[in-house]
Amino acid sequence: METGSISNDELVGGFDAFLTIESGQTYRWTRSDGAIYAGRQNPDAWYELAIDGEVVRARPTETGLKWRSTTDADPILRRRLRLDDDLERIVAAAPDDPLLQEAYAAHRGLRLVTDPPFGTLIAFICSSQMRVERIHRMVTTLAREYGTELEFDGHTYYDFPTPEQLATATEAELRDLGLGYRAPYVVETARMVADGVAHPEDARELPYEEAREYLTRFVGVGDKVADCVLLFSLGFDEAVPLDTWIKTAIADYYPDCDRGNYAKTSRAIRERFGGTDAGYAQTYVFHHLRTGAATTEPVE
DNA sequence: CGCCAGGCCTTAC
DNA sequence: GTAAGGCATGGC
Repeated sequence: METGSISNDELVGGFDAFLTIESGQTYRWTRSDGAIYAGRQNPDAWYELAIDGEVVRARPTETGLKWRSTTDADPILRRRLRLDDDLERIVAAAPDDPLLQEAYAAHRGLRLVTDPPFGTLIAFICSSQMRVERIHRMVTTLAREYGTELEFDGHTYYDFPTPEQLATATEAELRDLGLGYRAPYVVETARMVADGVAHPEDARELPYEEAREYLTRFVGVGDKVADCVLLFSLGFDEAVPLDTWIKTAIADYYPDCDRGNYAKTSRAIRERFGGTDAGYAQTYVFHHLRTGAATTEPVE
């Protein structure tokens, strides 16, 4: 076992584990008190992640982040929670927009995440018409039923299944596990990746809009889910997933950005949110609206 | 009971 | 290319 810590002093712009992990971007983490996504913090709870055959437990402290792990967790935490992002620069460069500025000010320390592409693809296929707590439950269930079991500190953890592991599932099994109509989508997509038909990783080398188009070849993946995979796992910080909350934001605050279809509206709101870091802006606005924290008046 | 949740698929035009 | 309807499940 290894232990270590990461000091707040090194993290430009700060870091908030609760906001970053529990803002609906990543569904891979669990919390030692079992109360993740319940909307409240617990300074005594550890965030736990099973990934790439390793287990990482991390807990925020007054001076930063303390961790215990099966391996050196420093590079894992820095990559997965984007601790080396210059958040101060990103916030400072954000457009002078009332709702966006309010969101950035209200949730300081919220960072984007970088999750593994296959797991992110499956998680957001599951996300269709589903609340974040239940997406987390589905992902956790898939890990428990099909993922590799890992032991650490006397506890059992489950890595998210590989495409090959998940491809052994049947639609009936996944329906029994509560995935509903998403069950065949998950099975078919897992088989596509396991069989080498396509891999979400292949989208990484493409220009943004071509990458989004590429990902929609997977079953259960439309423009919105594709944008989530690009933003939360493939490093496309310009991606702005148009989900129900962002569509509400467009209707209430940016009506001129509604261009009638996904591709054109996406371009307009991406431009409004500052272009290259528009995905960061999207995640703050999403969280701001979803938690009911917004006080900015709608336009007109 | 009805409504909604980080939508997508099929079908019809 | 766009529009309408169906789809599982659980919490309120």
